Amino acid sequence: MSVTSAVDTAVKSRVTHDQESILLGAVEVFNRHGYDATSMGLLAENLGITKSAIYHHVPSKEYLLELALDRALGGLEGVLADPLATTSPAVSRLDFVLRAATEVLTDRLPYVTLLLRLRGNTELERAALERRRTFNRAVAELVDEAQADGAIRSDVDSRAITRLLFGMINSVVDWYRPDGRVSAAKVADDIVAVAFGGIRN
Amino acid sequence: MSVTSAVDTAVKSRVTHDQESILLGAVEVFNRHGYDATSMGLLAENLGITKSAIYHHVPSKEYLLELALDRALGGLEGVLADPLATTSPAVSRLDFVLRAATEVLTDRLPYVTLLLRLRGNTELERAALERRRTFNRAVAELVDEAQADGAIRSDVDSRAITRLLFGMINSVVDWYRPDGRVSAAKVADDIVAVAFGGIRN
DNA sequence: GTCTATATGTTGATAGAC
DNA sequence: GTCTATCAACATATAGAC
Repeated sequence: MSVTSAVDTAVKSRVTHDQESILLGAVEVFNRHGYDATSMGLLAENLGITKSAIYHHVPSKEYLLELALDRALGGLEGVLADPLATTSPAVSRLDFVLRAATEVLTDRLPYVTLLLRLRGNTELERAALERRRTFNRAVAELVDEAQADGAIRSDVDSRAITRLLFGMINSVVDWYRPDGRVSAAKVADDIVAVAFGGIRN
Repeated sequence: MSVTSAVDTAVKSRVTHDQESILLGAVEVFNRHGYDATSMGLLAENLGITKSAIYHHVPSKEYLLELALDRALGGLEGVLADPLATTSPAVSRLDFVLRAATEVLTDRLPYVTLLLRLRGNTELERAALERRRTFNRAVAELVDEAQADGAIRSDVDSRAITRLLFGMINSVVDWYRPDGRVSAAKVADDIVAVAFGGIRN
């Protein structure tokens, strides 16, 4: 997005968009109002252009969702592709994956936020949720292996543990703000500390 | 809701609703499609009546949301009113509140699910989120006290701990199903076990 | 790259009959 | 307690001018 004015100062008078700036603004509004509740009119208002101008850059509202979800899922899938995610022992790989997944959430916050709030009511949403489930399953297998190694507790079902781990990690989108006092690295440290050690002294 | 037929058998031929059955059906559809994305037409279709019939029982779509949120928040606020939530030491009260909050989630699952997915875009939603925040703050104070007592770790900020605890508890609405293999009591046990002890052996 | 104008359908809600 | 019929507002998306 470029901002221009008569003498090219910081005065915001007119905006010109490309697909990237449309996407960025759209995802922000999607997250504030919910994807379904966001009308193209509201989106246009927030971008400072008309509805028609949006359709010059993207063919539909759903295409914007598709682009956003791809960024979120691409980030998560990238975690599993890292060499550190495939080097034993399992508990070390689990530690890495929890940290890396948390980093993806903080780095790509608006895109992952959108992903985590999907319902699965359209084909596109169902496909995205299936990719997310595949990622979750891979982590569940790590938990299983770590249990088999005796590295983590086995008195709680591996699926239950996986769900609670993601409960903590995914909650990041509900309270982390990139401009806040807490750094992204500290968030990952806290999550791993509480996940592995618990809160009891 | 009553189901009647010519000879009063189990054959479903015609449904008659009251406000309670409207609410129950509405919350189910709200959770499946999202509150905003649920039209009165879709709601009517799911209830087996027309839009107009719904308006005989409730004045608006938002009123249904209000009823639902009150049940969720009433349950959570009831947790803090319990004598066990006000008896020292802090770490015992925290244990109780985590269990009791989890029970509220499983007992009133559809209502709390709706609450946890709010955005805060209307006055009603903002009021509900404020009540939720008040509950969260009370738990954060318990965490603070337990840290002061030396009962739980102090190397992680009390607000961070509170957020992660709620991350685990609130994730329940994303995976717990009352008809499933896992009992509600087991869910609370697992959450408390992982929260206090962590997963590392 | 953005605009105005418009097509076509859906929305929440109401009036009044049975 | 439910229905049909209706409304004004708003939805996504397109056509064509600048």
